[in-house]
Amino acid sequence: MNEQSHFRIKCSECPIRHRAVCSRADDAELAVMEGMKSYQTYKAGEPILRQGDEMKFVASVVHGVATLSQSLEDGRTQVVGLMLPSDFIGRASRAEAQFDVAASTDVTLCQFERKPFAQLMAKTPHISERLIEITMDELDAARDWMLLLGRKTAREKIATFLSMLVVRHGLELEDGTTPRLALPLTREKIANYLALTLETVSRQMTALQKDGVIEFTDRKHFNVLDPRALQLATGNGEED
Amino acid sequence: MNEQSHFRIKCSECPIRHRAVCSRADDAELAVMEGMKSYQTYKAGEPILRQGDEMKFVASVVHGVATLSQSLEDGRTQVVGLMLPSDFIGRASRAEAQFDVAASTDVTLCQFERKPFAQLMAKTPHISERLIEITMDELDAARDWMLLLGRKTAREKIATFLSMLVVRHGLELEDGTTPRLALPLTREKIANYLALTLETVSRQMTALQKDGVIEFTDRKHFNVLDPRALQLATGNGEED
DNA sequence: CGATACCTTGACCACTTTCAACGTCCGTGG
DNA sequence: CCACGGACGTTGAAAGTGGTCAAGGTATCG
Repeated sequence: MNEQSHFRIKCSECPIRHRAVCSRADDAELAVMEGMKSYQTYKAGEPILRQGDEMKFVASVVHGVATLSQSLEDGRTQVVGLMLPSDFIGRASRAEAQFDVAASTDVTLCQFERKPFAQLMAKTPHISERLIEITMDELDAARDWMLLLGRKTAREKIATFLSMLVVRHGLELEDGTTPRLALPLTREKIANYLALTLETVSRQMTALQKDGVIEFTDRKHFNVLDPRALQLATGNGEED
Repeated sequence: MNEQSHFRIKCSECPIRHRAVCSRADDAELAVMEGMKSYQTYKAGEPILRQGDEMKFVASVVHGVATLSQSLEDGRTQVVGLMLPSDFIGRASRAEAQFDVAASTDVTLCQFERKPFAQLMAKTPHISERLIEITMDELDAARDWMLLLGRKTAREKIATFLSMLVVRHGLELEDGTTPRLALPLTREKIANYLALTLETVSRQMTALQKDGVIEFTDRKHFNVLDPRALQLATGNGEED
């Protein structure tokens, strides 16, 4: 199922060195973490954890995208978090997974056994301080998302989602249009993230294209033709 | 506007002593916090912070209920968090309020100046460890709420809300029915919490009463006549 | 006793979902 | 190399849920 990855990155050369839970660790602390960590990789689509599973590890996402999701018994599901590189999965003080976690793209995790990590945290304020910030950032993001889920229309949700992709890639050009962007998820996954159906996602994307706001080059790639119109369509107002 | 409260509680006698951010502090640490804290009270309905305000303080809720909320420019509003006693407001590392905070009932906060608190945290793992737990609990709660906002029907939302009130008060009786419970919020506030309109809140409560699940004694008080039916109406399945 | 805020109910409407059919892309194996 | 199959995506028509607008009812506090 899950294949143990064979590469080991040195912490000092790790792509998330400056943002992850270890970002404030000094050389001595880093050496300790270096000795505790292990890597694990998951293929796109693979489950990483199911709600209720025992968690022996906590982990940082090194690369790839994982989703946290939750379901009702009849199958309705809601994505409740996107885990991007440097995000942190699990809690030192709890052994049970609260959500389903799945690899959305190929994912590499940097894992630490839970109990040794808890001990390390107790001795290393640099780590717990950074973990507080990471967790509070996720909490703020979750609360922003609640406004979208509760109060935005389908068109606003789609525009917000596309706008996020633009911002995330930092690709706004002076002259207006943006370079071609990739949609990293299927229509169904976008629907589960935005609390829509896949049909509505499809229709609203088509509508934004008809209105000249965006343009699809193929199913997975689009250009923003009118960034200002896209921003207005998010419902957030002129600036954000 | 905000009146400085005149009472001072000793930390050792504080009602949230065992759950708040200070819960793991030892006597020496508590003595330091005792010297840093101040109390502030707010009347029901009063604003505590507006999004974008400068925050000089972080604070624990001592008693009362505060709401975090967020709005779109056209006035649509979503409550994104209920702050109950022992919950923590603000971040040591950020000066700007991310959300509107308002007192829902009369509220007392135990406040600490931000910068001294940040320094204290750096020196006191007991505090930062507990803050991580509090923050992660809120994150889990926010994610649970996302499932409700995104995927539950109006009836399920109302049933979930009423069910929460039952659980929170720990009042389930063996024989089925429960003692009279108070609705702590107006229909409008409930609507902003559940992402509905106040009319829909009213209609769904009436519907649950017609179906014999609950019974209103007056506008602010109800009995649960059929706890099992209420549980089923939440959409969470038989057990939860 | 009147003013005001809160709540209920009805009629109508809009938006999103549901259900269904069809289209497109892509990898696998004949 | 092409054909097939399966996953993914689009579009249409109909239905249903919740929202909007409007009117009237009820509680509470001067």
